[in-house]
Amino acid sequence: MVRRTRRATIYDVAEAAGVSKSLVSLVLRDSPHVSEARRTAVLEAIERLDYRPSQAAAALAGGSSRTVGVVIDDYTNLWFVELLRGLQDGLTSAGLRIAVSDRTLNSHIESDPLDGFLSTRVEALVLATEPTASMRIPPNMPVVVAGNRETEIPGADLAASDDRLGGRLATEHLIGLGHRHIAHVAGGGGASAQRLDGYLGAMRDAGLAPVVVTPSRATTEETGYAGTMTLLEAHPGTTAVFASNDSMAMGALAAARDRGLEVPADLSVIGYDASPLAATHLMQLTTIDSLNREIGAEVATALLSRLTEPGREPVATRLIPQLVERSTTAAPRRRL
Amino acid sequence: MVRRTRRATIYDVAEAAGVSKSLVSLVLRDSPHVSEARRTAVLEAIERLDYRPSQAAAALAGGSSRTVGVVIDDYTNLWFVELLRGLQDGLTSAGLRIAVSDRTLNSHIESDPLDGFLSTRVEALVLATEPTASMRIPPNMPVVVAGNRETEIPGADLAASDDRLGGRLATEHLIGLGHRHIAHVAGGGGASAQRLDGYLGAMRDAGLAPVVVTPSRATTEETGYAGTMTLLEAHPGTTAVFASNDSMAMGALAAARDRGLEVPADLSVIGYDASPLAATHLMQLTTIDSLNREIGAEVATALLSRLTEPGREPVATRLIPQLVERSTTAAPRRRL
DNA sequence: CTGAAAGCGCTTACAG
DNA sequence: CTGAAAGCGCTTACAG
Repeated sequence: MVRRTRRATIYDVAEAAGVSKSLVSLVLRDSPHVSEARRTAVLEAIERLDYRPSQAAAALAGGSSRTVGVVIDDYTNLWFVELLRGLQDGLTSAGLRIAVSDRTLNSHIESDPLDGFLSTRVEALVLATEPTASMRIPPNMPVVVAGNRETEIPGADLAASDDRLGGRLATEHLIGLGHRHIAHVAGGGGASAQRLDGYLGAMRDAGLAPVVVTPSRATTEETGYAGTMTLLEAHPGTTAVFASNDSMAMGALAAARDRGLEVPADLSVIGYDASPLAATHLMQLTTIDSLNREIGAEVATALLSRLTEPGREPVATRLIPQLVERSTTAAPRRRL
Repeated sequence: MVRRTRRATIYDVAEAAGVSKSLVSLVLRDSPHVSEARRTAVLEAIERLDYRPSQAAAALAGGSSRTVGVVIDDYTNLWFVELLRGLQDGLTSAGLRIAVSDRTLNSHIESDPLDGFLSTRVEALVLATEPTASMRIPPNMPVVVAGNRETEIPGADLAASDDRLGGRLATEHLIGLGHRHIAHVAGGGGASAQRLDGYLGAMRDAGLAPVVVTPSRATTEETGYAGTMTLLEAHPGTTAVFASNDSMAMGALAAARDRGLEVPADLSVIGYDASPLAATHLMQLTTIDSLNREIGAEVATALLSRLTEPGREPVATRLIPQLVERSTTAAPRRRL
């Protein structure tokens, strides 16, 4: 018969170490007011009993879950990975842990994607997704938005890179190579809107005619493929395509191949995000690095400062994106 | 000044609804022993006060976190996404929630990747990663392993697809197309070992000479590229490559291109996993579907049955993988 | 620096 | 069907 062995509690540790329960609690929270001898005794007892503090009890008694909830779009869109990394680096030193919730995965279960987090009593929310009306954010809940979004959350901090500038960088890179017929395959959402804006600005400044297709709000390989096919059909003279993110650029690469165009000789392609995908041997994609890890670090900073000073004015941090030049862009084969 | 408004508790709800606290608790847990009138009153009060039960308090009082911990390798390797989906579908109806922990992300923080879960007092563990010695799994903790692994966990259930059969399927597909010089690019871990085994068996049965390269334990685009380059160098007569997963196959595609080989005319490539990557327009990769969503459902089933009957014998479920034929495999251009 | 007490917000028997 | 009581395992003041 399997008997569920009761896990050790703080009482067991105290008894084993020959101290009071409060002293164990102090050791757990790294209080300096504990003699070295007793600390050692407690630590030894913890090790020996394989004691792990109960998060539930600690949260309930301490009045704080020490957890921040991160809402991401979808596990498939990998931009969040580096963001999480930066966030975690910044938060763990403060003793905060991270809980991740993916909207698409939970969409059929909870009416409000925040329900779970609210029951957990998260200390703060990180929104790495487009905010929607179905998210009922409690008043006074600290919120940091990661990445540029269409909807603004009143009172929330923002950490993002400057997508307008990035869109300009991408476009000017192509212009600098000698391209004149540069098209943009756009998607939905705040980041895409700014990238489009940067593209339009750079084209205008260079006296070039913009060509934009927006196959869908989605920014997937599929929509990138569809958009680029439409584009090449309607504007066969196009020599360069700027796709709103790396996944779409992957589709653009496939469309070029299916139209019999060589990249970069016949068609240059540039993406956005500097995702792991862009770095593969198969793609070798020129892209714009949106510095997601650094954005994660900025989110952590904003979070910690807001937790200590709840009343301060919201701040918006914008990092400067960087061009990452690889093999999918080059001078156009022939001037048109 | 921002004042943290105290969240409503069960007491507030009871008072607002004009009932006792216990009655509220009963309503929350959907007890049938509650009159309709009172239930409605409670539900209304909950809505009005925007009450959310405290997970910490519920877990502490109830002696159960109602959470299962899922350990995955790495967010970048997307095979877990469908697994989670299947798992969640099976678990939420039982009132269990899922917490995900990614090993690489947490590796620099915790010595034991299970630490967080043990503090949360998860009811069970799902291991969607290769178990390691650093994971100290408490005795009597229900464990289900997802996918084939090198190391066996005594007493754990297993849900996986038959990777040996899948390796055979992939190889026999190539043999059936007329290939004779079929190489395998292998990786580390239990699944890869079985896929290799299936390849070796099929080659032996067909009287063909196996050629295996194992560039690394890692199964990434990078290692797939490196392994295929080595392979094509050493065995230029190779007409087909079976890569141990889709990421490696992506690298194989890049290697073929860099060696000036056309796929599938000069070189057929088959992957494994039927990941979203394989379905892209750019890759159109022939692959083996390992049915990850169904594996997730099987994991859920095993978990629920073990939770109700802790003493039962461990079971191993193996699903039958399926060939997904796309554009990267064809008959060899010329018989060698 | 250390110990006894109260309490966090629930659930769980246990009377009525 | 309903209400008062105990207790889950911690943290937090508060005396000593």
